[in-house]
Amino acid sequence: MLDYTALTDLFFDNIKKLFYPEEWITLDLTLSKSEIFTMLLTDRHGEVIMSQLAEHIGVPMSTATGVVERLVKAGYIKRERSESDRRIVVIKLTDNGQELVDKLKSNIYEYLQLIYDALTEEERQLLGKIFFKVFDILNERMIGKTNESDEKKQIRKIEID
Amino acid sequence: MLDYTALTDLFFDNIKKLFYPEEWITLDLTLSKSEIFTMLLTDRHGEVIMSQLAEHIGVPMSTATGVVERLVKAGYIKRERSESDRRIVVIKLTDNGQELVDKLKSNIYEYLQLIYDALTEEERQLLGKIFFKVFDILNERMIGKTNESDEKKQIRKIEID
DNA sequence: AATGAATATTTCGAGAGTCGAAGTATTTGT
DNA sequence: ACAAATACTTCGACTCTCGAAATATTCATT
Repeated sequence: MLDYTALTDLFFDNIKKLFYPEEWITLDLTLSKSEIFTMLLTDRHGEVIMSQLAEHIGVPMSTATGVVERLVKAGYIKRERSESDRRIVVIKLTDNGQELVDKLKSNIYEYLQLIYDALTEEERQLLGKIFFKVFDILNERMIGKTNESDEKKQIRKIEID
Repeated sequence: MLDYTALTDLFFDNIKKLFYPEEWITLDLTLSKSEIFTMLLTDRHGEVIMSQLAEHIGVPMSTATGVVERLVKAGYIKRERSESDRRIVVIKLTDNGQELVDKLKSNIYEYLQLIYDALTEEERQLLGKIFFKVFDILNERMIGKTNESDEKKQIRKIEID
């Protein structure tokens, strides 16, 4: 059985910090959460199209447009139309954007390294497992909220050839 | 040495979920982060004055006023002036507010219990240790950025049986 | 007891971020 | 060839946040 009181006290004393990831970053930089996610996603994939972006960062297309607009103005992202399908907009990092992401990442790495260094070998090995378990639970639990559309997709008509 | 690529991939694939705690909650309620913190803080202390609130949730007083204003309108919080010093405003939960916090808390407990149940005893012990180490690092790192009002970092032990 | 400084809070106006609905441009299907 | 589908943007409304100025009360000093 869990000691709820002590645990939630600890939880709420500290969780605040987790909820403002923008502030982890020691870089003097004011990007919103969506903007940070966009930069990291673009870095990871090299090229991203608007609908993928919206999907991955979990916002409607209209919001994604605004996010990218700001990043373009800030000079971190460039926006082009696809040659093969001119409806599609492809975004990439500019050199400045890449530089920023690299700094951002090394900042995060620094944290990870600090944590890593603070753990014993045994702890490191178990940490991975725990991570997965926790995220699995979060995933399962969030299906109820976010996957109404997925359910509809499943019920949807099936093409018969 | 850390495998940065694998680790950050895992990190960014999942961290998104952590950053939107509002959505953990299966209650069909739309409270902002500040509003949730305010409710929880008020629950914990019974009575809170505006300046304490602003301090604890990390916003200026003008923002705190707005947050409380919304919660009062929603019927979750009542606001009174202190008898001894009429400048001071004291906030408390209404019955509705208390009911909501109780639901909110049991919702969070459910998550904690799920995670707890998914772990072996050994992993539980380890998780506790890791938690403290991580928060220590976050604390140290954030001191430079935010005010040092974290006067006393009372590190408590979690009781588990 | 009077008054200026200090304290606690609110009001106001502006800015950032988000979103749904309607609009534009391009491609697909028949 | 042309209506439907797709990819995206624009627009207006709304929420949340914040700093500066305003208000109200108490404290300190004379």
